[in-house]
Amino acid sequence: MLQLTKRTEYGLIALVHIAERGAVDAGAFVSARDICDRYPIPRRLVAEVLKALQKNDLVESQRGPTGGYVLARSPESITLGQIVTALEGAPPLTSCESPILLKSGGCEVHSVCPIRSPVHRVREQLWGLLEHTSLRSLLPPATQAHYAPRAAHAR
Amino acid sequence: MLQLTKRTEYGLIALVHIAERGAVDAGAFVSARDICDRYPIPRRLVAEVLKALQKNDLVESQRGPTGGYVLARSPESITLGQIVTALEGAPPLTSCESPILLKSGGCEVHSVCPIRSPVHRVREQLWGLLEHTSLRSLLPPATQAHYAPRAAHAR
DNA sequence: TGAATTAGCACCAAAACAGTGCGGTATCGA
DNA sequence: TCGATACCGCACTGTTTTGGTGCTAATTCA
Repeated sequence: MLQLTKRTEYGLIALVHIAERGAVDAGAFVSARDICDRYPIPRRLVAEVLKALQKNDLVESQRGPTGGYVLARSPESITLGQIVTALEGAPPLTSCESPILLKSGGCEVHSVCPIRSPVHRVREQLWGLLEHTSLRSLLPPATQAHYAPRAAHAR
Repeated sequence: MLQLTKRTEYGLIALVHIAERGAVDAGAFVSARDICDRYPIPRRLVAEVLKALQKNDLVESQRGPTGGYVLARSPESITLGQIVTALEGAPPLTSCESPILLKSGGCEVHSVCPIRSPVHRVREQLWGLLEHTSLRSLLPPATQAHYAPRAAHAR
């Protein structure tokens, strides 16, 4: 399906929320509880998603009371592509394109597959789109202004 | 998952094959057997996929011996977006965007969802990409030349 | 008539996804 | 020091989607 998973969706909500808080309270950690108090998302899921984002260096975490998460980098430098990759992996558009072709079947058409290279082109364009969409561009205007693109708000 | 289904993949292979045959034998019907003789695709699946494409007016079908499928329109006027829509529906990028919000849960975040409209923008871009990719552009160069864009090969 | 083909129905197995339980570990504040 | 609060990690379950199959009917050509 050409659709983002719920995990990615939750990740986006969380990241936007963290960015918003960060704009007000620079350096403050946002806990998972904060997020699911505001949005009806299972706490467990948020934790799981944030963990994945942390492992991909998109957020930093801090334990203990007053702990939580902060953006590891400026919203300008975090892309939608990175977020999707962190939460879903970087799946090929079709099975033809899988790097490990024959894992569970894979593309048996391989050498005679007529759509491999054209679809590859489309895939490149699609990921280009995701790579050129920054987290900043997903923020509400007010917050967006706070993270001025040139202000080098690298945290 | 941000990935096309196997059905769509098979559909693309089938359409490309039909277009290639059509370039040689204009007006000849291509049977499902022809397709899965050439590519290792379950015959049943091809039939199912082609049926869906037929219902969406992308191919025309003919029963009986010498029967099969032909493109209903010129490859130039068939877009990747139409193919995906025919085989997978037109799924929203995130559940927030579902027209029928609360079908099976849907987006409970609704009014407070901070990512709905920005994600909607991204979705528009993505589908724009698919809508601007024609079947013709997916064909091998030789066949592509046969379906010259201006030649009004509308069959 | 008979063979070849699409059409339509329901059905099954495997995989991915969404969500949960439980216990462990780090950290801050009193 | 103690306890509350928060993240961490593993495994597990139920549901949905996906991929694939069986069988039969309807259509068409030789």
